[in-house]
Amino acid sequence: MRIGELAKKTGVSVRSLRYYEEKGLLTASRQKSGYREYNALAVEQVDTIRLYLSLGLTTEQIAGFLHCVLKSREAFCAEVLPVYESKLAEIDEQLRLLTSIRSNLTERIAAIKEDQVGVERVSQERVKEG
Amino acid sequence: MRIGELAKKTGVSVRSLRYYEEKGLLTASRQKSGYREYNALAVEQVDTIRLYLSLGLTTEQIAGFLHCVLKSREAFCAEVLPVYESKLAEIDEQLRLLTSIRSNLTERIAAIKEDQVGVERVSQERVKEG
DNA sequence: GTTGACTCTGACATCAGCGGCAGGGTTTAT
DNA sequence: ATAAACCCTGCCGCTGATGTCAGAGTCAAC
Repeated sequence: MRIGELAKKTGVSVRSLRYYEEKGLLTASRQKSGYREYNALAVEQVDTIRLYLSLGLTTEQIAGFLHCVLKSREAFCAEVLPVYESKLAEIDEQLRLLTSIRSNLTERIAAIKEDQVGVERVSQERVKEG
Repeated sequence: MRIGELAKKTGVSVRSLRYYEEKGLLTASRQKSGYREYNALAVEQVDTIRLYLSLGLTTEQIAGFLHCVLKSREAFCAEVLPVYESKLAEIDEQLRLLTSIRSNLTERIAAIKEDQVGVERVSQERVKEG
């Protein structure tokens, strides 16, 4: 099949498919016209790529083990676990940072609301006094 | 003071100070040489900018209310709360996403380790059998 | 044989804060 | 007065997957 059909079957843009090829994740033979020619396996291969991308891995990381996992189970591919674990550490770091920012934000939001209530109270008192 | 001194006092790079000016966060008068001239208030102004940046706000968002908060309390600046709240929503969305990815990752890591243990067991059995 | 749909490569744009360089002027200390 | 240290503007780079456009070739249907 040609690239447009693969794009439709996978829901991935033509641009992205070409990008995956550029990054060594996807290969295609060529028709004599120069058009890329994919076999049926390409569909699940693209699905696999998307799965790894959805885990936040970079194309470079995926390229490091994709060849292996397309043929064996992940557990047999020594490159996978270290990548997963470094990604996990990275995510935990981001979670720590985001959580910290979140807590600062909620604190400040609460402080503003307190302050506004205080102001309203003063306004109310002024109304009563007036 | 000149930009280098402000940079030292705030711990912010000269490059960043110029960037803040470009984004309308920081203004400076000019000496006749063309050099930027800052007054003492600039130090806390930069600290304020850094504080907002550390909350994950963009220079554009900060520019929207900085002028006000430099003169009044945050609660008096109507622009602040909506920005905080939209940032909070954004962070919660990122937390959801990261948490979901994290759980997928740990699942896959566990599956790999299970699989490897299984393989080791088989190896062990082979050793025993052999 | 022509039109329209498809494909090709190459390259720039994005988001954002900042690093860093080039080529030039200014200030300051010796 | 000269070197060192400082400052100026302007511009490219970076991160990374993808959108998008241009200019050109290919293929299918009518």
